[in-house]
Amino acid sequence: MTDSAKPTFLIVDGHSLAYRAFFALPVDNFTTKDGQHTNGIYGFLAMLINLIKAERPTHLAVAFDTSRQSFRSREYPEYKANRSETPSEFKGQIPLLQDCLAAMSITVLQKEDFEADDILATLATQGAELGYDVLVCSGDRDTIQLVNDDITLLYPNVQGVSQLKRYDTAAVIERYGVRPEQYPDIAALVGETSDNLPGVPKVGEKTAVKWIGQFGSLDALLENADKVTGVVGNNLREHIEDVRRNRRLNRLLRDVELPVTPAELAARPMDAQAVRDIFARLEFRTLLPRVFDAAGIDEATSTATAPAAVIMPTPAQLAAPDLATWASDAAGEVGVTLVLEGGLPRRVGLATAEAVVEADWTPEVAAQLTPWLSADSPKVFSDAKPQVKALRRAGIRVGGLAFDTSIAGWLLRPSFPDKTLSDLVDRYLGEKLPEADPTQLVPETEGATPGQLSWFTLRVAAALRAELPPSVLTVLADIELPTLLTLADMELAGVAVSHAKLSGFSADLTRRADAIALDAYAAIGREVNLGSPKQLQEVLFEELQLPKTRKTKTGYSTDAAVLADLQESNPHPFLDLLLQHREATKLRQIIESLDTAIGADHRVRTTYVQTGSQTGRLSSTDPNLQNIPVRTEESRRIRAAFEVGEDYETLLTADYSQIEMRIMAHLSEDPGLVEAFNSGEDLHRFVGARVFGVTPEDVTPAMRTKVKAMSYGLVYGLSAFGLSKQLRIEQTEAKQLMMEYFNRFGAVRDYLRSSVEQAKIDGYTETIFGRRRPFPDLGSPNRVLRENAERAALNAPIQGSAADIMKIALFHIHDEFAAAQLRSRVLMQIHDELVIEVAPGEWDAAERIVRDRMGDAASLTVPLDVQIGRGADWNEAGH
DNA sequence: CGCGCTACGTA
DNA sequence: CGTACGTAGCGCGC
Repeated sequence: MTDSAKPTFLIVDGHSLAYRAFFALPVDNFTTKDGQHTNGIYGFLAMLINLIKAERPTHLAVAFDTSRQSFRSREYPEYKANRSETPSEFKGQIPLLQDCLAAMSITVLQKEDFEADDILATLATQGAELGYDVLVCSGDRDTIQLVNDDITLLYPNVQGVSQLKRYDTAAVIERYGVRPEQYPDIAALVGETSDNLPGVPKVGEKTAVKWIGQFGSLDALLENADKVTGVVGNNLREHIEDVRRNRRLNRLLRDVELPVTPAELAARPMDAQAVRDIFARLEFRTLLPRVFDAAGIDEATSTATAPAAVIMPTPAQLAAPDLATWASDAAGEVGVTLVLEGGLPRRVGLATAEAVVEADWTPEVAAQLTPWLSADSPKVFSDAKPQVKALRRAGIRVGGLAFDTSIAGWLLRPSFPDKTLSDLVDRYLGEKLPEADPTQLVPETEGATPGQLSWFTLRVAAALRAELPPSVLTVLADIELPTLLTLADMELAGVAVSHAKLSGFSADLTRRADAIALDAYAAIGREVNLGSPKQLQEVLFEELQLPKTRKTKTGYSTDAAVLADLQESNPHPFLDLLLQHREATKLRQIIESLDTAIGADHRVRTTYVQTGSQTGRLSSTDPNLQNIPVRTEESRRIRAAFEVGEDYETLLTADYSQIEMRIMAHLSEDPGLVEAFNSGEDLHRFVGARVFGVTPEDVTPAMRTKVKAMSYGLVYGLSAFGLSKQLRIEQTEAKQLMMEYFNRFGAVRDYLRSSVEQAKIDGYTETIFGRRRPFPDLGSPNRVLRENAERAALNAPIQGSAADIMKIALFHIHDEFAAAQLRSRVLMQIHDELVIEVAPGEWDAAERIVRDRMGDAASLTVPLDVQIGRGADWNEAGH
């Protein structure tokens, strides 16, 4: 508790916090249209605004480092020398951040030769002497030493800068086991890798705390170093000078000469117009009302366009008939929220701009509300799929799905990881969604009620609509929302999986893996954990002295490609046994995870994550049914366990053949490639004939393999280097192959080049149907970042268009099955393949619908070819 | 117990 | 130095 009579003095380390924000926030979402990155600025300001609002400081300053050089690096040149170069994307943000602070009338302090922490220490000491309550906010652990009865540290936690932990003396003792002023003693012993200050080997926090406790102080410990026993004692004696140096360097200066005194840092009114100007330049929309709010400026009086303050309404609790009447009388869109429990509705809340209502979900409410829920009257949800599923379980089919904020948020910024209503309220309304603290038994803050959630949903939807380009709104309405309803049905249906087929196989594999492991141990003369890359490195590169392979972050790679290379150059029985062991255990893992996912009705239900990719694809989790093995004969036994369900006749699989190359042909309009697809000839044979200048009949399997790898590589932005590695050929040969390929299919290269160029200009790529993906890194000065972005940008329209086409085909099939009153149903989607369960007597009708709707999902300059298979299980049907 | 890393399954 | 995903086990540090 702060004494309200005392001034509160907030001192912030601008550099360390902005730097943390820089890494915490995805740069994709924080780039202006002229390419200026703003994630560090945004994150820092958002944190500062929250801090000002929460702490109401009367005095305020932000300190920055001036450069990497300081008196510390002069004393010890290695100081912080291990740090990688500060990214230029970050450096450029600091002056802009300082401009923002200037507009907000917040004093910025920096001083040549000193670090921001020294300024913090000096001001904190002066402030405490003046009797202020001092709050120091820094991400540097050295500032812990400043904490005392008058000075509190606010330290960001690992998640980023949004959560600050308060360290007063008691909190420091609890966390570190020593008093704040002793913390530098601990740090000196342990060392600080981020500052390149090595400590005593084998000494961690625990040992250091124990020693300080034993000897009373660091000085006493160092004087009595000979009394410390064991290896650590030796280490201490050997590194005693390091410890002394660390302690000298981690002491913060409290007497830096500064141009201002704490009293002169009293908070001043900000320049509202200057703030508006700089925020407009940085394209901070939601931050503006927040900063005005924190500063106590009534935005309505300062700008003509500011919205009036919105107060969260209190929902009316309605009885079932009134709720139904209210809903059917509502004009325009209604926000809908169903609170679920055990997959079924528990409460319902509805909202319009004018009113908010809610009720417990009772049989009566269900009955009364069903006509409206199924009708076309427009409804807006946040994350509709689970709610749609719950209603389906209750026998209700949702009609009029008009908007889903989660999907809209994803379409606008596919890279942004969180799409919860809370995130969206924060980002698009600049408000906080009230949330109950789940860690508290009796929460201090009440969570929003279902009606209030609907109210927020509706407002977020309006904000998102205003930002979504028309083409993306079309993707939402015409592709994503119908797909959502289809996915809900697919997830509910699940797929029948035979426990009997799996369990026998799993036992086989366990026995086999165990036997292989024994052979492998025999081959090297000892036991080793074959699942541990670390232990394998010891075996391969130290004991067996095999040549070092590709480097990884933690050592040398032991992946399958590397092991195959090693086997060729330095054959050893262990290598092959290891590969076999990996194969057997991997298969077993997949089988077991699948087996445990089988429900009481013998079916497995996945969850399709509609917002799970950056390109527009679906992803599948829990379990992932989109990576069931297929390549080896063995692994197909797993697919054979996916069976047609009871009361159904057969499985139907349908897949698009070479859909990505067809899209490439369409987008590039390459005459050769278009002809290839219209000729009916095998694609790779056709391309091989052109590239190698032979007739299609004379294309050898080796030639076909090469052009096939090339064709697919193109879609991913393959280089000559990558192609040579993939095909295990010389780079010169790979280059030659690429040359020949582009000689014959030049328009493909032209298209790929121009599409990346266009993306550089627009800042985003677009699929055939108008789905966008932003690419802020295309203009990055960092070559690795830029080239990664270029390859992803090259791939995105192709992979994304394929995803669009499959989604369209998927819901068309789903809807047409229903319209034709078939019981047959779609069960799975594996990117370019669908698995369908066909009811008795429906094969012909189902097959025709699938073929037609997949074939006409898009009209390209080349036909969409669909392969259909039939069988009692997925393996049979897949052939 | 959570997290980063490596490895590997799919399209 | 080929795109897009999810999962598992290991080993480390909390």
